[in-house]
This record gives sequence, C-alpha cells and structure tokens, in this order.
Amino acid sequence: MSEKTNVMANPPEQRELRYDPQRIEQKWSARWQADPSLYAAEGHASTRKKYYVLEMLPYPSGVLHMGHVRNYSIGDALARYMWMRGYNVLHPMGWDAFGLPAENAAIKNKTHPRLWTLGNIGRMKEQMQRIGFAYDWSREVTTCQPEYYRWNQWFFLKLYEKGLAYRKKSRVNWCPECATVLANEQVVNDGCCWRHEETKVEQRELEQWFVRTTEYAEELLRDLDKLDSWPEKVRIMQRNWIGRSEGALVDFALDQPAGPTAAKITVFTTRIDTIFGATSVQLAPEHPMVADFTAADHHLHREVEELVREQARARETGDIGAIEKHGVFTGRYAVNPFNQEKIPIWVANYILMDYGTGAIMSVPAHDERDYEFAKKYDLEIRVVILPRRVAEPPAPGEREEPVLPYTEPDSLLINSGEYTELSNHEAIKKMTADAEKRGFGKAAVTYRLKDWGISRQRYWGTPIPIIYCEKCGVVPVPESQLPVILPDNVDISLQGGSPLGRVPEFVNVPCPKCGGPGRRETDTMDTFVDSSWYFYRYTNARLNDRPLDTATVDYWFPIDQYIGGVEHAILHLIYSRFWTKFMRDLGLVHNDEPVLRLFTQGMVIKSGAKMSKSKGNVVSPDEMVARYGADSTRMYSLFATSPDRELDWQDAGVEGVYRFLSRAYRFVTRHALSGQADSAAGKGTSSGRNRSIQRKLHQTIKRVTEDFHGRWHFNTSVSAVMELVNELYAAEEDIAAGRIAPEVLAEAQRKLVLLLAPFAPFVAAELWEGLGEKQSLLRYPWPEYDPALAKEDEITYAIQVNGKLRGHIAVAADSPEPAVKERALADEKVRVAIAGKEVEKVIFVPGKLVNIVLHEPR
RNA sequence: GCCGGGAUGGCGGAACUGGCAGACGCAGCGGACUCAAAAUCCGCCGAGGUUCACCCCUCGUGGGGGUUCAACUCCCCCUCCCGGCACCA
Repeated sequence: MSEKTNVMANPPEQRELRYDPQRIEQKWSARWQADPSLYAAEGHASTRKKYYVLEMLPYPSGVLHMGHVRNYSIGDALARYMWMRGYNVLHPMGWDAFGLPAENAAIKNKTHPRLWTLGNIGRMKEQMQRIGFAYDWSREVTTCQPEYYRWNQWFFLKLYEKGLAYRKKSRVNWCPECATVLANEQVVNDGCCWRHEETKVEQRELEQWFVRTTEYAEELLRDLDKLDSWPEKVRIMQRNWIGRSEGALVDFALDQPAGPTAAKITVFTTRIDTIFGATSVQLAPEHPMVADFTAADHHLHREVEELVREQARARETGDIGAIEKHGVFTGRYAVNPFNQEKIPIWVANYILMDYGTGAIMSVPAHDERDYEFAKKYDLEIRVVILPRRVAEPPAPGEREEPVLPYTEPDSLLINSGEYTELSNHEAIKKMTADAEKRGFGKAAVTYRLKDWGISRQRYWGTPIPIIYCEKCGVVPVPESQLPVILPDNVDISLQGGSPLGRVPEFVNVPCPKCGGPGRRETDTMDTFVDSSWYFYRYTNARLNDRPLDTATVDYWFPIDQYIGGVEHAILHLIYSRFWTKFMRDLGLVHNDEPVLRLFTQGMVIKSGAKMSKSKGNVVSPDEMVARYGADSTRMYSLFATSPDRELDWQDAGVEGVYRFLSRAYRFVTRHALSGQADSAAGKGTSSGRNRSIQRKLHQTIKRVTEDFHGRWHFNTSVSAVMELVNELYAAEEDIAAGRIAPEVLAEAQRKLVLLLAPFAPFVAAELWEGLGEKQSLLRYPWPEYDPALAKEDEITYAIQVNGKLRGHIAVAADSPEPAVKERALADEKVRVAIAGKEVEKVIFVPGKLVNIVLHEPR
C-alpha cells in the first residue's frame, strides 16, 4: 500500500502542470476571438450536412445569469458535438433589444435606451466570449437596429395588405406602472403585470392594432401533431391555449323586438343535444343587445353596470374563475327554436363576451355552472338526458338531483320531442343538421385563442408604419419609405400617452396618398414581433434589400434544435409558428414550421427558491468563472442534473467539477510527453489493465455518444467521463511500471480530450495542443467506439432464487444460455436454497441474471 | 377544479424496454504524504442485525393496495410539491 501511495504522491515524471483555468481560458478565449472563421457556418453550397442549433436570444438586461449559462451550455455542447460530427453547423446569437426595461432603466439612470441597451450588449457579449460559447458572431442580430426592425415594418405592411393586421377599439389591460397596454399573456398571477408582479392591471378602452392569429388557429392546432420531437408538455399547453371547441350556433328569436340591434340572440353551445333542457338564455354584461334592453330601463341599466364592474374586478384580481355567480332578469323572453318555448333572458356575470358569441343557453340539469346559477335564482331544472343504464325517467321529486353532463356515447335523450330516445351523439348530429336545414343554426367551431394585440404606447420599439390622413384615412407607409426610423430625441420620462406623440417632426408628415397633412401612428410594436422571425434573419443577417433569402432559408430550415426556457412555451412559440405560416403563404419560405426539435430546459434555483435579488440568492456567473473557471461552471450546469429538470445550484458542486477537470488535466499532461513511449514496447494490449482501460474508454464513448443522440442526459455523460478518469488513475501504478502499452495510453489520452471537448472546451483545447495536435478540436472527428471493446469480456450474472438475490457468477461474455443456467444451478448457495425442492422454471435475462423459480408455497 | 411533471441516502442526483437500488459528484469519516497545514492520493460511507473479520440475514425508492418468478419502473387509490390553464358554454 505505501509503495503504491508513493507512486501516487510522486509520479515518476514530473511533467504534469497545475490546472490553472484562468491562464488557459484567457489564452484560448483571445485566440478564438481573433479567428472569427472558427465558428462561422458555411454557405448553403457546403457539401456537409447542415445542422441549425439555436438558443433563445436573450434580452440584454446587462448581465448574464445562470439560466443563460445553463441554456447556452446545452446548446454549445450540442453545437460542438455536431461540428465534430462533421456537420455544417449554424450556431448564432443575437439580442432581443427592444422593450420596456430599457426605457425604465434609461429614465432611472438618465440615459438613452439605445445607449443603455448597446452598452449591455457589449458587456454580455464579452461574458459569452469569456465563457467560450462558440457563436458565429458575423450573423449577430440586434433587433433595435433599423436594419432589423425595418423588416418588422415590412412584414406589418404585408399583414395589413392581406387583411391580417387590423384596428379595433378594445378593452385592454393597462399597467399603471409601465403606463402601457399589456397583452393578455403579459398579465400574470392574480391579474398583475408580468414585469411588475405587485402591480394590478387596470382596464381601458383604446384603438389598437391587432394581428389576426386566429386566421391560422386551425392550422396551428393541427400541425402540433407534426411536432413529435417537441416536449409533449409544450404541445399540450399550446393545444389548451388554442382551445378548440366544436359545437353549434343556434338562434333564439326574441319574443318581441327589442331595439336597433338584431331580433335574435345567437348562442354557441357544444351540447345542442341538451337544448330541450334550456330554461333561460344568459348574456354577457357587455353583449350589444343588453344596451337595447337597458335603454329604457334605468334600474336594469344600473344592475348591468354592476355586473360589468364585478367582471372587471374579478379580471383584475385574476379570480374570474371563482367569481360568485350573479345575474339579473331583463324582463324579456327568447324563443327556443326547437320547441317554441318562451324562456327568460338574463344577464350574468359569468358569461364572457370574448368567448363564443357572448351568449349561452342555460341548461341547469346538465351544466354545473348553469346549475349553480339556477339554484340561486330558482330557475327551472329540466333533465333531458340519462345514461342508458337508467331505464326510467326520474320521478318528479328527484328531478333536480342529477346535474351531470352525460357525455357517454350511450346516454339517451328524454323529454326532447322527436329526438327523445336518441343517443346524445346521434342527437348532436341530427339536431345540428336540422337547425341548419330550418335556418336557425349551424355547426361552428370556436377557439379560446384570440387575435394578437401588438400596439404598445411606448417609445422603445418598432414604429408601426401607418399614417392617418383626414382625407384618405388609414394609409400604410409605402415600402420605399421604410424604415420609419425611431427618432432619438424623445423625452421618455413623461408619463401617459405615447412618447412618440410628443415629437412633432415624427408625427406630422404628409399623407403618402394625397400629400395632405397626415399624422403618424405613434404606437410601437410588441417585442414578440421581433422574436417571431429573428431566427430567419440569422441565415443571412446582412441582407439589405430583403428580410431573408429564400434559397438560404430553404437550406437551413427548419431549425434542427431549439433550446430555451419553458416560460416561452406558449407566447413566443405560438407567435413564431404563426409568423412562419404567414411567411410561407407570402411565398417567402417553404417550411410549415420553424422548429423541428424543441428542448425546454429546467429553471436554475438556489436553496429551493428561484434566484432573485430580493431573496439574495443570486449566483453570479462572473464570480463562478473567476473562482473555478468557465469550464467548471458550464460543466457543472450540465452535470448537476438532467437538462430538463430544475437545477438546484450548489457552489460546492462546481468545486467538485473543478477537481475533476484538474484530475483529467494532470493525467493528460503528466503522461503527454513523459518518455513512456518506448518503455513498454512489445508488451501487447490484449490483457489485464490494457484491456480494461480500452474497454472503459470505448464504453465511455458509447455512453456519451448515445446521450447526445437520445436522452440528452448530459449529467450521465459527464459522470461517464469521470468514471473513465477514475479508471485511468487506478491504472497509475501499471503505467509507472511500464505495464501499459504506449498506444493504449496514447489513445486513452487523446480520446479523453475529445470527450471533454463539448463540455469543457478550454481545457480540452489546451490539452489537445499539449498532445501536439495542430487541428482545431471542432474540426476533429468525434471518436467512434468499437462495439467489441465496449462490451465486457466477462459478465457477472446475478443469481436469484424465487426473485431473491442469492449470489453472483462470472461467465465469459459469449457463454450460451444453457451453460449459464447450468452454472447457476450448480452454484453452491443455489443448491442449498433448492435443497431437494422442485425447480419450476429457470428465467434467463441475457447479460443480467438467472432466476430460479421453485415450486413451493411462497 | 382541470391538464402536465415530480417525490430515491445527510445533499444534488443514477438506475435506458420491469431484472443486482443508490452510478457520478458533494458533505462526512479513516489513512498516506507533510514539521504542520493546504493541495494531492488511497479507502469507507442507506438503516438495522450478526460476525474477530471475510461473509451473511432483514428492512428500504412519499403512503396504501394490486399485477408479476421479479416493481423506483406497470395498474388502482391517497398525500404533498412544482408548472400551466381556469365560469371557455
């Protein structure tokens, strides 16, 4: 033992170097920056197969956080691996540079959003380069630059031309803190602003620009089926978000004409089969017809006002789902077109104007909400459908009890005129068809998805290229006049209204049509517009007469792998998908979907809580890099857990990875040029430790390679490489004694370095050079494993009796099944366990175990 | 309420199609080296029992039931945690 330890403590060749990440990383970071061609993708004439790997572009907040580091470490490992696999890799990076925080920061620091943003970009880019992420910076995209946002404007004009951008007055979410409109999606928990999580959102009416995303609702839903390499979770979230419902529109005529609006109420229902159970019609408080009813009825008017307020309040607090049901009878009646029954019309606070038609037929017996409402106001509850197994209609006394939807296909209608005795599925079909035939209804599909409101009353965004003319109305800015440049001299510190409205030379322009006086649109675009198509721009980022080159896009798209946080699973990814479909219909691109494979990584937390300044648990990448180096920091972010899970950051874990890299570094440098080459000549490679080193090496390559292609469990890839290094250290004594063949040692060293390359590129590059290699690691082929060597020579079988472990036997790897079984049965302990009992069967699991099942009461 | 995901040693996590639970790392303990410390290297490390020791035995993957020769893994019920949606007609 002490002899062995001596060997360890004083290795024979003192060539090893101390692992100094700062020195190594600064050296290589400088070299890589000096040679931009290293990470440059080839054009689409390349003979290599293309691979487009993309991480979601960051908002330039000023400093990289651990979530970024994790995101980019995953993407970078993949990009480096694919480069080594010989692919033509596109791995770009850019900046989501418009947006509110820049304005807020500029006000606070008395600077300009542009200066603040560009300064941040400079700092963050430096951090990325320091960490060694391999981006093709020649394709960098910065969305706040006119070269980029002019194409937002161009796309807007196309949307407008196709009728997909339109203006409408609408109730909007207004954040008093931001003094701007928020998308529905930007209102988060309890009706608060997504940026100011403590600020309650208010409601206002404004004239807004909308993009008709609903035009593509059906395709956005249908094509989710194609995205089978997306996380199921994301597909489900999108499916629910789009929220398709099949049903029917049915007209209920008014008992007597009400006013200037229509003489009928159209309801949307998914359960037309229950229409004989409808005992009232319910309108949303904002339904247009309500105004007709309230015009002459002051009391009713005030009641409805109260319902509107209740809804607004519930929307603000976010518990619209838990609002106490409340309604008011209008005094009017509607006629059920199927049985001519007169039923009362109510206005209720649980009916939403922006879903369906804003009006429903209320069927208390078969809808829980309607039931609750009917109970409260003592409306009739009429059962019209029962499961087939209930043979008879309920006695009058028990009528009110079954409040069940009865959706089973074998449910039967009762009390439903000519439809009685039909199953509910038949009834839906027949009643819908009849309604259509008789002219009072039709099949219809509605979506939860709403059109995308893109107007923002803010400065730091893309100006909407529209001019309002007194004579000509809404006039789009001609393409030739793009870009509409965002002016610099804007006082953004004043609150209220659009900041751009305070710049006369921006606002007052001649009408492009008639030359008369015009006023520019002063709203800017939602920044989700920027991020909806930025990844197309990377394919040809400097193109100045078109947003993109179709042939180049055809080559690179779809994106092979997109990586980012799950928080973008709905908004960004639905808007992006919409944008792609729109671009396809313009003929600009030919792909239906932008992203082939999506990966959503888990959050980075610390001590069980999200990292935040207020909790004081923020871990700064800079600090980690300064302490342990970039390689250790990024490798730890991959090693701590699998990429899809939440990562609980532990500084001590980074230190562990640092120790591992030190070990790897010492091993390779120690033996690199240590004169071992001739000491063991002719010893052969087929036996003992030589063999076990080779085996471990090839097993490791196999495991890492498979992780890249399958599960992406880079934590197990890294631990596999750690095991390899442990095996090499265990062989130190043999190496010192010259019992390891030089070619085996050399192969192990080289391939170890190659295995490290995707995860710890700096130390890998340093060692690679130390081994006398000139070629860049990125261009060096990823090692193949030899399947024969990756297998064990000898396999240890577990021996079980009745499922209980009884021992082990080691057999040659190629032993046939009967021989292994025989060996197992002959085992001493097994024979004792059997002890004369009858063997019922012997189960053989190749490579794993033999289980002897005894015939006995267990 | 609905939809998704999760719960494994002191800690982060492995275990891929049901087949030896706890790989790898952290922390801890012991040893070597050192005047000493750091660093490094080696060993131990789920709980309980048994043993001088090697071995061996029992229990053990949030809780309860089930299927199976065999269950962290599959099925049913329940608890808790995380994410999304929420009067969607």
